[in-house]
Amino acid sequence: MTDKTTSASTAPQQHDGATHDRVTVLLPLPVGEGYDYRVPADLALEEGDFVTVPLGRRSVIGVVWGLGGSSDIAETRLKDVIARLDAPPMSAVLRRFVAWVAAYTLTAPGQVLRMAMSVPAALEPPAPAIAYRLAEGFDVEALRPTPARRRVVALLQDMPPLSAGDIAREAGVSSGVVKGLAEAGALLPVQVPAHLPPPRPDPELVHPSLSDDQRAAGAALSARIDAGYSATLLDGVTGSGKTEVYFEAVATALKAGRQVLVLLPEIALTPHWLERFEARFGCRPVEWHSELTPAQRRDSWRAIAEGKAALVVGARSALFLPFPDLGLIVVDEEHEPAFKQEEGVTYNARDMAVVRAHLGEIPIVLASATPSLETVANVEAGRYARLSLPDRFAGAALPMIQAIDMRIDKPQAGRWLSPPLIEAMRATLEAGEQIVLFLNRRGYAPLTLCGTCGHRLGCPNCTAWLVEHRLAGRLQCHQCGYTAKLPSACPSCESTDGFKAVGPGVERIAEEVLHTFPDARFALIASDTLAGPAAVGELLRSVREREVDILIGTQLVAKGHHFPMLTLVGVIDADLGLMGGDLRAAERTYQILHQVAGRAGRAEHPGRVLLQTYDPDHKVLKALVEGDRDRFLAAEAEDRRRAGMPPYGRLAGLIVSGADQRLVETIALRLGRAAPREDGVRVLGPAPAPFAILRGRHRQRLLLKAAKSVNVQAVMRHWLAQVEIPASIRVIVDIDPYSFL
DNA sequence: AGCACGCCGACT
DNA sequence: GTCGGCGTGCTC
Repeated sequence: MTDKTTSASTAPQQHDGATHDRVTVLLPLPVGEGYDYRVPADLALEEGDFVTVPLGRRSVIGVVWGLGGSSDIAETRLKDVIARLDAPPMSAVLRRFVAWVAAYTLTAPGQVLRMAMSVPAALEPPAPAIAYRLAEGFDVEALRPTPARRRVVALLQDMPPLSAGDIAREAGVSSGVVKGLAEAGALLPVQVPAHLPPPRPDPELVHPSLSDDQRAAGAALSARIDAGYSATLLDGVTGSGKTEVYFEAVATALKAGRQVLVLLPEIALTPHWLERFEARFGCRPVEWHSELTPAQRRDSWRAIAEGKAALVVGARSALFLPFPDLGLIVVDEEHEPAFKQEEGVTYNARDMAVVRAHLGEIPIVLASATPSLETVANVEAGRYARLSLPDRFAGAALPMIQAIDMRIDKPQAGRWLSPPLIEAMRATLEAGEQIVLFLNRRGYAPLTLCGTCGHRLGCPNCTAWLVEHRLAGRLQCHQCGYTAKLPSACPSCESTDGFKAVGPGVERIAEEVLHTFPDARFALIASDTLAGPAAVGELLRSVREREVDILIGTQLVAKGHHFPMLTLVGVIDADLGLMGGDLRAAERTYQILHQVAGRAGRAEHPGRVLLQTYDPDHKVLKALVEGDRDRFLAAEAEDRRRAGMPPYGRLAGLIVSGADQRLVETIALRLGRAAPREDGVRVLGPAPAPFAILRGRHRQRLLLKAAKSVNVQAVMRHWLAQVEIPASIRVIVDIDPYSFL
């Protein structure tokens, strides 16, 4: 995508007679296609070099995007490149990838570049690390020997040099004590290596015992290493050992000396994956996710850029890391919507990973038990290969899945557990086995209303109800994070007779479980009840150690944890995800319920899954009960094909937002009137977006639906150029939207 | 993204 | 009378 049609063929003459070349520098800002700068005579620059350049009255770091310059800006307005940074240059593949993503998502290249330069500190020369050791022959007693000073001396007596911070922490003294001793000459500074490179995973450490299917699939993937671009769907039910299979390909790539990237949907929540990796390769992988400290981020980025990090496991942003020699990409749980980034640059990391593999001429593996329709369509069109792992490893039986028809087996009024589910729970508890109850709804109840006048408590900033979180004692908006105390009187009628909770959330289910099974030990797991990965890990441990009988949770319980004694899964509301008419509602519900069901009976104990539903004849429920995934996928694909929807048609969304409702509506209407009218293109809207007010901004939505053959980017570009957008209005383009919010 | 410039409210 | 709020616009 680097369309460098350089025109500046002759270098301009400076008054001193020196020749200065020009370069185009892309800056990590949403400003145009890059700015031209003059190159001082003593500076030699190549494409990809990181440079500092002046911009306005500050200086910023950018990347040399082209030699010779590309704009026709007046020579007098050009500024000089300040310096070239001593960091590995950005590879041609990564530069082409940045440009490709920018063009595809209709965002400024600089904004995409920013994702590839997320660690500015890694580009600066590494700060020399200083450690301190005890000065030899230094008489401590000559110095005023305070207790704190004695502790420091004692600590360093038989220790390698430590950093000032470590000394202060280990000796239990303030940093001032260390500083004082250093100034007095009692401690001598020594240079130590800034940071150690990450440990190298050992592909030969373990030779895992694999089934025939696994071995064959592993060998097939391994054969693709160093053999150019290929894309493969690794399709296997929960427990079939997908991870072990792609670990074989990882081992092969590592043996070939190449780097490997594994993308996971939510890296912070997968301690289990990290343990498996360590067991197979002997060390922790380099991690990349939002919870790293700045220092970790800097060290990892640098290690990756220098080729010293052999394997990186990360969330979607890891796709923009500066691997010099990437040899394999794995996208695990490829169907997960978490790969779609909705803020800033809207891109789908799974799709962009395929693009990066293509540009880098390397293999990519997409792994899932419930592949997305997009990926299945690519397999059927012959663009991706498929490797199937049909059986659960070690002979564990698939769980028996049954629907409970809630129209017949009604729960008591104000309760959510049906008699058959309660009965199954009782039997499971009596057998000493464990239960998961799944409800994808945080809080106590999704809606709270006044018992007197029926007034509904809504968010002041959004078109959304406030959700009561009884454990936290607050009302919460799940869209913008607004929280408030439950008011003592109704804001509408001022009655103080109290509020009524409508519908269930996980907290309410926990309350019912406590009431129905007062002796059972239960735990609640939701993103807002757990403080982070450590808390998740601790809870999982307590379930594994059987300190918990019933685990009640949202989506988090669906993730791949392995509990041998978990034999019953109850889905409180199997219909929940099917409301709202979203394009992917059926597919998504199938995937999530399949994944939750997979929690039951993974070891020698057979599992049972009960789905509470008011619509047991729905195609999703039938497919789950009958265990016929492929027929469901085929039927869903047929529906999409007939409707011209993805993956058989293309979509692009526009969200127009701003504080001024009238202006937002006016601009949205103008965009609607300017909508493209060519063949194979239809524009729906404008209409108020599903959350018509979000964080105080009014939102209108338009949706462009196009045939597969249409160049959506070109159509969108032309469309947007027709309408002038005031500065106070934001228009967000979402190519291949995932949710329609 | 910063950092300016610029035009309206409460304070040394 | 100024200090400062953040709307609008520019950066090779």
